Amino acid sequence: MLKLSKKADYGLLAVNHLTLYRSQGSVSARDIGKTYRIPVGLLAKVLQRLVQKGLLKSEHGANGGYRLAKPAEFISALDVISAIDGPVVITSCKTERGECVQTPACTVKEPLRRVNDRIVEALSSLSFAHINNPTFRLAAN
Amino acid sequence: MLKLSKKADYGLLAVNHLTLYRSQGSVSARDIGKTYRIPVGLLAKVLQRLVQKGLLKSEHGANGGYRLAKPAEFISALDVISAIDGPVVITSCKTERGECVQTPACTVKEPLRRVNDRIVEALSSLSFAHINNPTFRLAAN
DNA sequence: GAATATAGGACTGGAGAGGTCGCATATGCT
DNA sequence: AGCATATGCGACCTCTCCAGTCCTATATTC
Repeated sequence: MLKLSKKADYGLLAVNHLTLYRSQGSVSARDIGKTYRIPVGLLAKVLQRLVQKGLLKSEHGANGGYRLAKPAEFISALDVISAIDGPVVITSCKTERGECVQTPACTVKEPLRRVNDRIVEALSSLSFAHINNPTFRLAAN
Repeated sequence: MLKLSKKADYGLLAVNHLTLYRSQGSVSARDIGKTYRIPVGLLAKVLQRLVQKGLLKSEHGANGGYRLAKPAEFISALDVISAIDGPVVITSCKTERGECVQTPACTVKEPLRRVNDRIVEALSSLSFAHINNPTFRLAAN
């Protein structure tokens, strides 16, 4: 349906929160969840995944939580989305479980691949530094 | 997961087929289904939807089938996709069943809306005349 | 050692995608 | 007329996978 998963939405929201509050050290999943009314357990999973992918760093224990692993301008929406949902591919032509049966005869996969490239480009040009710039614009607009 | 539905894929494939064979009059769902190994019953549903939305015209009876309702340059990938899957909106911010609970506090909906615009733009600039032009390029590349 | 974090696996409910079937209707052919 | 072949459309079914919960282990602070 060409929609981001809720997990990806939550991830974007959380990373942006960590960007906004990065001067205050770590923020817990609990705090972020409360702020945006996201189920805390689920959000924790999402954040753990972002740690695994090297986008965030975590701190255990009281006063622990999450913080950005690098400056906000080096974290893109694509980074977050693909960390959570896997690679951005709008078609089902090929997945980890092989190709779809249409692939050999498919006359539209090449154009769709180009559309896909455009989407990837738009998402990767959108960093969190960018997002919080009040006068931001997407690149190449 | 930011993927087109199979129905949308089938629709794109079918409309492109009708574009390629438009000089030969109507083509049945059965023929198209066999060509691309698409379940015929399902494909028929998809094509009927495209008729409802005014993209195709249908003819009942023997030697009936489907054909484009207008020249291929006036039918875009976006037309087909949104006819089948509904409007292209990558977020769950708002649907026909109201807004998500995050919306008021959401800090990323505006940037995502812009990404969405880019996707819509890419899909709407992709006509079927365009797709079958061997040297095609997406607009604004 | 109590409180508060993350880490991560197991599990469940439910929505929705993908697909099937049956029947009505329309058209062409013999 | 009668049959074969189309579309039109609603009901239905299955099965995957997203969204969310729960539980336990581990780490850190006070």
